[in-house]
Amino acid sequence: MGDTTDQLDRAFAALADPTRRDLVARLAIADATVGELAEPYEMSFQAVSKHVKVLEDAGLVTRSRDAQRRPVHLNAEALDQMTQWIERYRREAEARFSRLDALLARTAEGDGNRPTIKEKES
Amino acid sequence: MGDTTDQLDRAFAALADPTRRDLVARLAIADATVGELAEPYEMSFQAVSKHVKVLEDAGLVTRSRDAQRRPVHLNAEALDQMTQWIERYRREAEARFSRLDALLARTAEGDGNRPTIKEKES
DNA sequence: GCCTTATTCAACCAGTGGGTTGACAATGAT
DNA sequence: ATCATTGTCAACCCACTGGTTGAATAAGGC
Repeated sequence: MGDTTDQLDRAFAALADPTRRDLVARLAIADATVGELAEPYEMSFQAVSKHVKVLEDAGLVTRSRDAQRRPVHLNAEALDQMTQWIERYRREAEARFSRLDALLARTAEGDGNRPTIKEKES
Repeated sequence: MGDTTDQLDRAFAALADPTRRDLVARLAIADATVGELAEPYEMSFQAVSKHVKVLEDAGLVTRSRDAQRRPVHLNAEALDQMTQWIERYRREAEARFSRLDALLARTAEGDGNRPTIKEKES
């Protein structure tokens, strides 16, 4: 359990940084080396290297070796796991709201107070 | 622009904490007060209050007032914005992989080296 | 072997984050 | 008015993070 938790911790934390989100956005288009990734930013090359490491530790990217280069590759599966988590609760919440809306609509219509309502809430 | 960025920063950072993800999971089922939310955890009441504030600043929850209580309500829209962001790039990446897979499959089939291939990569 | 390219590691600094405890504020009940 | 309930604010501690610079490693080119 701690395993999955840690992974989600790291994944969400990784995407909490705008630079790293930008890296992900660019890696969605094409794999790239750290050097290529670092080029557009003001910050030092090493800083970007660190950012990439954070993404890697979060499982969001993987790396292979090609001579001196270590091309960075986006891991779509990790992104999928994140949406899985979010969507589960979003759907739960929305389902609940819809039910509530329906309830309120029925009550407001004036033909309310039917005893069919048994959504215990306390 | 900084606006949306900040919001995503905060939202992802908020969900990077396991306690806060648990809060979200519970709020998906039902609204709750800070007191109710704090009850199951070992940590102090104030710590949970802080966590809720982080979720609120991230736009993930909203709060109303009911006498002394300030019930916390999950904001499904904020969750949706997060999935929007993630899914955009996941889809881009996956589309690219599919294209690449198809390319490799064609090449491997032996009827390869058709000049239709012009995915310049260098 | 020596030089270049690409990348990481190590040490450091300032800022932030999660936790604590203790005091304060807001609202309702008596 | 006083008390109880519910929650926030403030100050503090320690760990972690994002950034820096400088040195080290890894792999190829000559």
